[in-house]
Amino acid sequence: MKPAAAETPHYLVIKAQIQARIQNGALKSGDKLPSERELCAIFNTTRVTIRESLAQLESSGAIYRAGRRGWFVTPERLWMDPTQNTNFHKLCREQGRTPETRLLHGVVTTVPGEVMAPLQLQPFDQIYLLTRLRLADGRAICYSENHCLPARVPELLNHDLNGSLTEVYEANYGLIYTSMHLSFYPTALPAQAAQALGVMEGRPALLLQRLNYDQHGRVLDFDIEYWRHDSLRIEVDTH
Amino acid sequence: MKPAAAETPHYLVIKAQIQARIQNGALKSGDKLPSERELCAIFNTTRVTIRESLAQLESSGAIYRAGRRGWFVTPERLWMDPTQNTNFHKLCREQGRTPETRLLHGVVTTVPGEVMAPLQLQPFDQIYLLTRLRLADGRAICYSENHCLPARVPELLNHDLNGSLTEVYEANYGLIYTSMHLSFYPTALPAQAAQALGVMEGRPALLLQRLNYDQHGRVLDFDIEYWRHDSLRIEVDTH
DNA sequence: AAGTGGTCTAGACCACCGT
DNA sequence: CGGTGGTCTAGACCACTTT
Repeated sequence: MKPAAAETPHYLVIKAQIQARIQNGALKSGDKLPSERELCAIFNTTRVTIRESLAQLESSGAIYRAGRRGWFVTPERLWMDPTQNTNFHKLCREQGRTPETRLLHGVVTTVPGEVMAPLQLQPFDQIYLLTRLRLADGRAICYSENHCLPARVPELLNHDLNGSLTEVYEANYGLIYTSMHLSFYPTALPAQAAQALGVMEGRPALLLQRLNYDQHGRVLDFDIEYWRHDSLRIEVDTH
Repeated sequence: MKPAAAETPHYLVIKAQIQARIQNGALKSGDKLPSERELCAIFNTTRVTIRESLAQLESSGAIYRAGRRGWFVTPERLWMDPTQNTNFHKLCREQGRTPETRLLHGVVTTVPGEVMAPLQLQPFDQIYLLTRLRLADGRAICYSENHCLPARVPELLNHDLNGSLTEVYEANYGLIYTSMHLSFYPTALPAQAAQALGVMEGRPALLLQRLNYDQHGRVLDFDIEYWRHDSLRIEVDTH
């Protein structure tokens, strides 16, 4: 009865079978998988084992969980050249997706420690902090914190911040994103980002930090973005 | 007895405590954690729970497992600007690490499907395929497959391929990496890469693909690199 | 031989979700 | 309220590594 022994672990067999059903189109983007208990019955095993298979498929980006509603097949990744395009809405539309940005909070606050050095500020200096959520086709895929300099963009909070910051900057302050320093690596979601994305704390994500400069070479703002690990592909061309 | 209820899950409490011991320096880079069964005793719980805590710490990159030898604190990430520096050995040394490259296989083979289009080849065309492993301070952190064009680099396999390909190209063929198209995203390790890295199949990784051009604007080669998700930070400057 | 992590069983109760 | 995933218990046997 026990599978035991030097064979392929049971959970890898199950994983491969589910994966095959996704690749051959039996399960399509956005489809819901059978419940964990149904999968237990189908594969004649326990939830611990099924969940190991599902966890690996989740790691690879093939499936994801939506709250406690079940497991779903992941839509195709958005792709982005962060050195070329910082406009999320434009990006989505070019790829046939419906974009949405939600401003979660917009406040004046003292600059957080990690942000102080890149923005060349002193302790207790004030900044604008915008917390925003990015969705594609109704699915939350990016949680971002924009740290903006009041010296560059006074009264920022009086504008509509549910769209492109790029456009607000240009239309109201004549400031244009001109160059940037990017840093990113895979990590786990902190509590706040996880909650906003409707994902469990500690799940893997792609952390992208961006220090932006304007057309005069001055520091403009500093963004911290947490992307779902399964939702983004980065493309860069060096020409 | 059951922790139950609307509190923070037990495994997050344990995770936080281990994390704290890493941050306050009680556990240092490279240190081994107590065994899972010891942790069970310390936190008075079962292995399933302990392993959930460890899995999350692994996701965040704080700890990693080395074969069946236990759990260890992850060394600091290497950082790289892939648009500037393609020389792994130089990179490592600049950051005070000891680099090593191991050629696993070097063969002539028919071009794989995914590689055909980027390299502008036809079915059944031949390429050189180099499979290599990159280590920093003795720890395997990158598994790479180089797909090279015999038309550009004839007799490639007769050279020493345990160092920098950049240097082999320049010294023997007068070819210089000039521009490239990069693509990368988080995914799971396929079996072959996992085995080479000494990691379990299906663990998260960063997939980096690179199409290189020479100084004449001709396609040079195509690299597929799987980096440990906890070992690399990418930095790009657009100036 | 002893210890480690890898895999698995067969249950349980909980909070949250949609109906 | 019934079903879902989230968390957890208390064990077990295995293969591999280290002593």
